[in-house]
Amino acid sequence: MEICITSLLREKGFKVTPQRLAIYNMLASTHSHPNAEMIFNELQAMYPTMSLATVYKTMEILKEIGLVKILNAGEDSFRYDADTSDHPHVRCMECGQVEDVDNIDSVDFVKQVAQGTNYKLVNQQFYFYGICPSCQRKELN
Amino acid sequence: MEICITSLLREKGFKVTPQRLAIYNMLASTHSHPNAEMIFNELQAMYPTMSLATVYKTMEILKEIGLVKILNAGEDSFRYDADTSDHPHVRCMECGQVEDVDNIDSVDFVKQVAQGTNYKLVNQQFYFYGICPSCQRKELN
DNA sequence: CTATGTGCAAAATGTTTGCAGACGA
DNA sequence: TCGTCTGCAAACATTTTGCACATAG
Repeated sequence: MEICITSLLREKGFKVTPQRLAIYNMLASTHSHPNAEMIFNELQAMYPTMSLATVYKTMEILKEIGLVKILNAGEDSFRYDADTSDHPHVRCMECGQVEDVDNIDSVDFVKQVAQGTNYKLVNQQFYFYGICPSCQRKELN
Repeated sequence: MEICITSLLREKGFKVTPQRLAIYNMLASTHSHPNAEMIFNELQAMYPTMSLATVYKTMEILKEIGLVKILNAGEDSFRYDADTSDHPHVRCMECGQVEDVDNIDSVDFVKQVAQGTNYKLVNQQFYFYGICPSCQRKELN
């Protein structure tokens, strides 16, 4: 995996820097879909000179080489996901956490949309909104 | 339709103002999914004192009373849609326009997701990305 | 050695807020 | 008349940019 990002960066003419590796590894090791600030805060301890600008610039590159997806779950900030497979996300309207929805087969749905439009489709994003199990329990009180 | 927004506003304890009617009517009469600034610019001619802040405040209210949906198509700004039915949107990655995808049956897909998660789902948004017919033609040159 | 990358601060962008005067009910 | 609304300007949050210095290759 580290090999993957290293060679991918080199291949596309980008330099391999400790910051880029750290940012990607942090993202790849979580399912929390952090935004730039969360990533920045997390890396502060290990990389005290890390800057938010570097996080943003790195994400742009990682998106370009296909290693991350940028999520837009109706919030003020973008979130990032190292899982680039096509899967829906669900956000809790109470606590704001964003989770993956796995094992969903969207082929038929996508095909239906492809036929219903004259666009040359290349990508899609599905967002669901609701209340997570934990917040449902809290609401009972 | 005008009756609808008027009575809905009153019902929920909001006042009916020319600005609110103008903003809603403008949005209801287009399929372009404008953002706040587009709406503001459009209304400038008729309402020279209209302010951006009023557009934002009004959208918040219209969302609350269920007359508009707020779209998040991976851009820097939010777009607004007076068609509150559950339908996917497709954005052209070339020219940036956002269109409705009509006559799509998402029931099975949504049901699948509902079963695959423990959330109490209340809403969803589907975004597709691609190249619109007009931009496809341009690319041939 | 050279071109690219980093980190800081400043700028840009989109949205929200506070408040004085205006206005709907 | 009274409470809400408008419109302006200022505040705010997120993201982008410019540039001097650092560093990967």
